[in-house]
Amino acid sequence: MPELPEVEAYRMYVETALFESPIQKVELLREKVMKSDWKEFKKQTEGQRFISTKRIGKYLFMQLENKKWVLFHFGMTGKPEFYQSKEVQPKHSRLIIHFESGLKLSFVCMRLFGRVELVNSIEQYQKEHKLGIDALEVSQSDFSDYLSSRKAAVKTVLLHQNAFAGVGNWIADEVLFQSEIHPEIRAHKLTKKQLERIYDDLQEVLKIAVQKQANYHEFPEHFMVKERWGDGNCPKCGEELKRIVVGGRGTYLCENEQAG
DNA sequence: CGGCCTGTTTCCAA
DNA sequence: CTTGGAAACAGGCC
Repeated sequence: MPELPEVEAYRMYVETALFESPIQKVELLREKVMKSDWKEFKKQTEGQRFISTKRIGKYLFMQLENKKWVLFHFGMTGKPEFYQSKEVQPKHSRLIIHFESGLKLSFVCMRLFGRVELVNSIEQYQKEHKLGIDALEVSQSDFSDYLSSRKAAVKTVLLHQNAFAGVGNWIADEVLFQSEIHPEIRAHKLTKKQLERIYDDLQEVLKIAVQKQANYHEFPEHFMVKERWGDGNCPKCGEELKRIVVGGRGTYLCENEQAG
């Protein structure tokens, strides 16, 4: 379930066992998820130990002793999963990292939208792929300037990964609900005050979701996302939530609270 | 069977 | 060249 908070939870999860033992071998079960040259990936990873991790938006980087990074991008349905040799391999495993200790790390990805690749430099990767800074790091003024420069629906602009990275479909909906902004308002038409409110709510939603390790059962009562996944009503006024499509994505809102 | 889904990339048109 | 919007990608679930 990978938006910024989910990927941060994955980062902490892999850190629980990632550094303990060197990689014995890597095994590719579905070529589709391997974005780098497989032979090169194998050569650069086998025998190496992981030494650190870094997350930017929805991208998880894991650094090796040789300073190269293994990048996991989870698409819509990906997740990392450790398992022991005697345990059954997780369903939809696409790539397995075998450690010398016998522990294995699976890149699980049901729909094959996720990708694994070898990255030489994160800065270079960000430049080449137009990946912005993490959404938790963006400043109020950069945030406002970017939204003001875009004519698309505000929800669509929040999903862009190139100015600030990590916002996905449910977070965009939740933030606009908290800010009482209709998702189809054009971003450049927002007032300074509205932009400030959206920024504050974005930071708040991200921080709470990270703190709860993206476990939405533990989200606060005033969050709309719980209702959204439970087919429910507005936590503020009780009105039934409405589903529309914005930028091709399912979008939930309360028409009372988010009139304009 | 049709519709839906937490994401990105690619293609096309303006 | 930039921007916005739609389609494509894949598999499982209801």
